[in-house]
Amino acid sequence: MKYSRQRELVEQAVQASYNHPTAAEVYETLRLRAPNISLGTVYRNLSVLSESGRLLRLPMPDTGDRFDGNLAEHSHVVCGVCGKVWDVDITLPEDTRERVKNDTGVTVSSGGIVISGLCDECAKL
Amino acid sequence: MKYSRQRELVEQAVQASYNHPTAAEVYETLRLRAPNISLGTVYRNLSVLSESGRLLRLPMPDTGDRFDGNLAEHSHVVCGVCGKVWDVDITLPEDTRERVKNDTGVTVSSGGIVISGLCDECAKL
DNA sequence: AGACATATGCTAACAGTTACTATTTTAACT
DNA sequence: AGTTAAAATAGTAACTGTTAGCATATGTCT
Repeated sequence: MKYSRQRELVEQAVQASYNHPTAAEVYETLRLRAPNISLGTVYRNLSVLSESGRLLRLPMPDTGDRFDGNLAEHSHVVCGVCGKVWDVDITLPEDTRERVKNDTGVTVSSGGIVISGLCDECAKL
Repeated sequence: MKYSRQRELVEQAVQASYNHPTAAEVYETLRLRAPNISLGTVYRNLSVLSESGRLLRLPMPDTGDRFDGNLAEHSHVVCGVCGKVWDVDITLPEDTRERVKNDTGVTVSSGGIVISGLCDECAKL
């Protein structure tokens, strides 16, 4: 993998954000500093950075995947209406990963546990 | 809510399926019996049936939402590559819903806990 | 500096889903 | 049964998040 200015900017933008940004949010942020960065480049780099383990891809239902610079093991809660994401420190039973692996053959990925619901704000509407 | 033949077909199709079908899969199934049912109708009815609690919407990352006629509390595991879904009987700590509610304000929905990973088959490729 | 691989920006394409609209179907009331 | 109003339908077009294709530009190695 070759160095590129754009890739560095993408990585920094995610790491500097506390919002679990989407690709579009990263793009909007970066346009201020690199006005002609391309959305495709943002997507491509978010993908390669996730695949190489430098970022975490949070596969989100309905609202577009989000990215996380915090590589420590943790889970996420998402509001299915507004798409907002919270970190949550849920301690799944010790053997959950093994049980899933045995029962289904699926290897659970980092950040792979997503809990969906409806947030207070959206419930009011 | 007024009765409609199409809505009944949609509900039956999901309940009769053990595959957690997507909207498109329900549509393809129903076309055999109701050749000019519309995809929009399938989507609309899956939504209203989920909202009224007669089906469960499983918010799935990346692969399109799935629907479940089994209303009993259970969680799901999904392969992020092929999109296949398994039921899994994970007992989250008793207070998980309350903890999430207190920490984030999010009310966890039924079927809202989704664990993503990579299945054996896809790992081979 | 020269050469080659890789990355970029741009545009077009694609999948899943929702919105729109004219027509049809259901349900309630004569 | 016939009338009417609300709600649902089929079909199409539009919208969003994402990926692909291609000509140009940039990073790396000698």
